[in-house]
Amino acid sequence: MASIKDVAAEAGVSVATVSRVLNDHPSVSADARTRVLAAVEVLGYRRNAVARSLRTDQTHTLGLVISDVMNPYFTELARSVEEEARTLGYSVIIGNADERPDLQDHHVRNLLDRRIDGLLVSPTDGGSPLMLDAARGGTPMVFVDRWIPGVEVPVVRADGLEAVRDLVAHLHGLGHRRLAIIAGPAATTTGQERVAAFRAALHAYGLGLPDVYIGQGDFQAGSGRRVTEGFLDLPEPPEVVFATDNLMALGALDAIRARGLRVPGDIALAAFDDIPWFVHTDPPITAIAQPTGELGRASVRALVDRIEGRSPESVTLPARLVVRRSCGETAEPPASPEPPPAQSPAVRPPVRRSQS
Amino acid sequence: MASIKDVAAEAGVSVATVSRVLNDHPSVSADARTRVLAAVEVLGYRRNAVARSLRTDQTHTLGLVISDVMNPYFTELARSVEEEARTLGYSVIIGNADERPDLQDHHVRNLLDRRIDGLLVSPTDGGSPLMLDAARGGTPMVFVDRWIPGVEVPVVRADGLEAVRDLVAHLHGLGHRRLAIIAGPAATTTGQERVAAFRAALHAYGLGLPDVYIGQGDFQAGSGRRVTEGFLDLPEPPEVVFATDNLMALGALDAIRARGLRVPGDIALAAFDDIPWFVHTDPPITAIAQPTGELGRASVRALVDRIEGRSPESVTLPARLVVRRSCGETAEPPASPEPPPAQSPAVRPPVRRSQS
DNA sequence: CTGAAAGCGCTTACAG
DNA sequence: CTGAAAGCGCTTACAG
Repeated sequence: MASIKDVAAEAGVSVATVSRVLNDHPSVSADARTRVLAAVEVLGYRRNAVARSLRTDQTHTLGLVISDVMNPYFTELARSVEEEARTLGYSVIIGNADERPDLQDHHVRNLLDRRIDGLLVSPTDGGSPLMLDAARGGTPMVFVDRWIPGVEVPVVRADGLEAVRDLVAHLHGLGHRRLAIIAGPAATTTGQERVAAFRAALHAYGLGLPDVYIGQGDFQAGSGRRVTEGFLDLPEPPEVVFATDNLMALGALDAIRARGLRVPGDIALAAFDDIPWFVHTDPPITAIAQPTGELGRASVRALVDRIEGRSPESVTLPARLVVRRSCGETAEPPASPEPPPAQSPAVRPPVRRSQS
Repeated sequence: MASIKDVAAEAGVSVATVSRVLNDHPSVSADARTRVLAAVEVLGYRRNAVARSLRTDQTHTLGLVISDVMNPYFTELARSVEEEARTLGYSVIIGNADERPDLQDHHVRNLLDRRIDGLLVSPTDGGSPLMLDAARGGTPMVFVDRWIPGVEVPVVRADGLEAVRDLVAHLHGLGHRRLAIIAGPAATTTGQERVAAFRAALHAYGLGLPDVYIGQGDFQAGSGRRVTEGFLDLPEPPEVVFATDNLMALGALDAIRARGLRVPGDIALAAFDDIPWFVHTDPPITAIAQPTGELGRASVRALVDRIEGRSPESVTLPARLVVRRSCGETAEPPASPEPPPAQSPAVRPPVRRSQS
């Protein structure tokens, strides 16, 4: 592969001059410029980004470590991150932790070794030593969706408190009184928060959240299945299962279906995270929708701010309840026919900002 | 960030020695080794992969350019690619083309500039000049899923011919005679092949595939919706719609639902690509399943073979029909309750190999 | 077993 | 406007 030297030779100039035209440096004669450009063309020269990075000490690359790519929520997050990064002139390398702390560390290590300019992470756990080091050490970092308390890193996330309250109001209005939850890992902030929000909302209706109605999941389908089976085996099974992510809701649906039971007739189901498929499941699933695309974009903006020396802000966006039919029929007229869900441009909700 | 020089100083040896212990070179004294390791520990040294790549001319990185990450089929493909790459000691950088040739070129260019060791691509079109250059030029390359005819590059893909035949037999057995298809872009091999396979299978039953029953899609949900609306507006609408990917099937479902029609009562629906959600749609969707995980793994193996100087083979794996209820009820007893679909380990079908 | 030195492909003061 | 030269952080013959 042709190097800058070859181009210089071909154009009859020094490598410095070639470098200057490649970098749009102003002080280059028109003549030199055209000769260099011609040489580049002839040789099919492509600048070596590795060498350039070594010299300039920047890779124009962002690392994104997410907990599970197969989760449609994170897939969409990753997509919007890449999109925004691209418009700002960065590439992104995605590391999929698969909800495994060891894999998460593997990716953080790998990304750090590659000298990415900044790291976006949705932590799988409370923070390994490596992660903590990275956060305190120089690497610009921003948390998306989940975060690690006590670390001085901006956080971009959705607040589901109100939406969960709306959900519980909806369920209570439908006459449900025994509500159960499939929780995410306690080591994750979203795992804890969603249970806390649910408990608080129930409390407002004078309802409790007994331990047997809290199932420990891991944000993956299999755990949703297992937990739901446990619920169904209870002497007094819950009337509603609230899965705190979409994959566990899928698992719950599997378990319910395997027992030959019907949603919502035999048991109601709601989920955190809305995805296009929820419109078409049997029945369509009531879910709490996050402004996913906007979260991705905001987190990139915050990270690039940090990288380029501006001071980034934490951002909190509201989630909202989307009522469908999986919790029972409401007296109200069914919501007007849902607009085509897939690929619809993200609605941008009002943004609440808070200093990190 | 500490460099190799700092480590050398701290350990009281030369950088050459540090490099040797870092690379597990045999001729290093035990004493030097322990001193270096201690220094590494003290300084929190992390080897600079950028510098190393420049020197060794290898990045241990694979590029993967796929047509659409949001498509669950490609998400799973990407996941299995990363997994296999990791076990072989490579990282992967994913470029999402979003079915746009210009974006595809952007990513290929970016990946080439970063001097990835090899490129895995599922082309969005017939091949831009850049892509063709890359293929002919030195960069080790392998096509997955889709490929570009006439280019000397190994291909790893699934063959859906038999499965499509099975699908048509199934539909015919159910009494359907007017069958329509939502095609993918003609510039993609999968776009063409699936239509050809469908036409051939219909022919075997003495059925034709009139032009009005061929809708031009682009593998995205929106086009599935539009095409299906067109079908429904026909004086004689088809009895079956076969969407040649899962996203267009989602779109078709949207369109049918918006008209207040039912599947399969009013119109039957089948899809290429099986995904966990198809078990839970209303109704569950009959689909052709690809051995996605195995495709991802096989393509990485082929690419790494090529990179490391072995000669890779093209691989063709069979797809298979999964009958559910979206085309009508069969006389046969309903298939035994489907096993939990999500995360189930990939079944490894017999592999048919053919020389590239 | 060890170190001095060259070199990977760039960028960028510095001098002219 | 231009070029010679240093240097980014590594690896690796080469000599000892």
